[in-house]
Amino acid sequence: MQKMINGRPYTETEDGPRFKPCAPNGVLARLGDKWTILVLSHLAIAPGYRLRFSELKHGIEGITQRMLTLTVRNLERDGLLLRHYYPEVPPRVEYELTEMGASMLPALEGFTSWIRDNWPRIEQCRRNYDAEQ
Amino acid sequence: MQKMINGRPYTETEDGPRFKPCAPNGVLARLGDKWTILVLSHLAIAPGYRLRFSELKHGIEGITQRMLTLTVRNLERDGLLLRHYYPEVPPRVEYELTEMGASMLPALEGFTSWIRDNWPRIEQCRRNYDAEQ
DNA sequence: CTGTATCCTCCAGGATACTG
DNA sequence: CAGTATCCTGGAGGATACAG
Repeated sequence: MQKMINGRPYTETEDGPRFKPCAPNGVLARLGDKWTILVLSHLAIAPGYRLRFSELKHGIEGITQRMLTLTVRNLERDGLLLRHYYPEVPPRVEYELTEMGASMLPALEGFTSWIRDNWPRIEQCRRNYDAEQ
Repeated sequence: MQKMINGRPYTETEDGPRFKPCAPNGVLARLGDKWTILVLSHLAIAPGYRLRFSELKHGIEGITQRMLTLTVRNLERDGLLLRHYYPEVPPRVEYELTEMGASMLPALEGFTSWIRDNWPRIEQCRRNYDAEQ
């Protein structure tokens, strides 16, 4: 069995433990990018976990067509949402959270509550730190 | 009370809910950067939650002096770790997780277990998607 | 040993125009 | 409507040299 620390796999080396960068870093980096969480959040509260491209674009302030396209493509590639294309005129495209996609945000719940609890303190620490420089 | 969906604050607008980008995005972006989680992980398993600069640098493969310095500075600024400077020759600096810092990784546990459970499926989805292009 | 200071490269992400 | 195609800019992050 793979050795684990705080849910992170690692291997022992003569220089100590070496954490594997693969899964957690990659997923967190994706979630931490500028638009992914916003797209997931909007779909998570939509009826049927479904929204049209234009609804997403309209609902997310500041996102460009290009970035929305890239963001949903990545999520589709990861199997977190499905793309439904209706070849009408004008065309209609709906994005739908998969079961896996829908389960992701709730899995973050423990962490988001940690953030909620600690955010004021973090901000205070930043102010203190900046004031000393 | 602030309205919440999946732990994320938002406000209603005439275009639907508008999520606040503040806390979750910022913290996740920080965690998702290239080195932060590795630094936290190493400190989390160190005796006394403490390591010297050189121990961190040696323990994290590929990190440069510059990036390690920047990473620990950011964590110190957020109050997640403390910097202990010993003005000897040669100088010695130890970084120590604060209580808040130590509580962060365990708070991620629910999510890391989600990743563990779903990672194989995500990788499979990526292969399928790429094969179709 | 623990940092700065510089310089450089690459790419995420924005602006804009065009298309089926 | 839902995308591509281009071009552009800022900043993350690496390489290297130097300093206290």
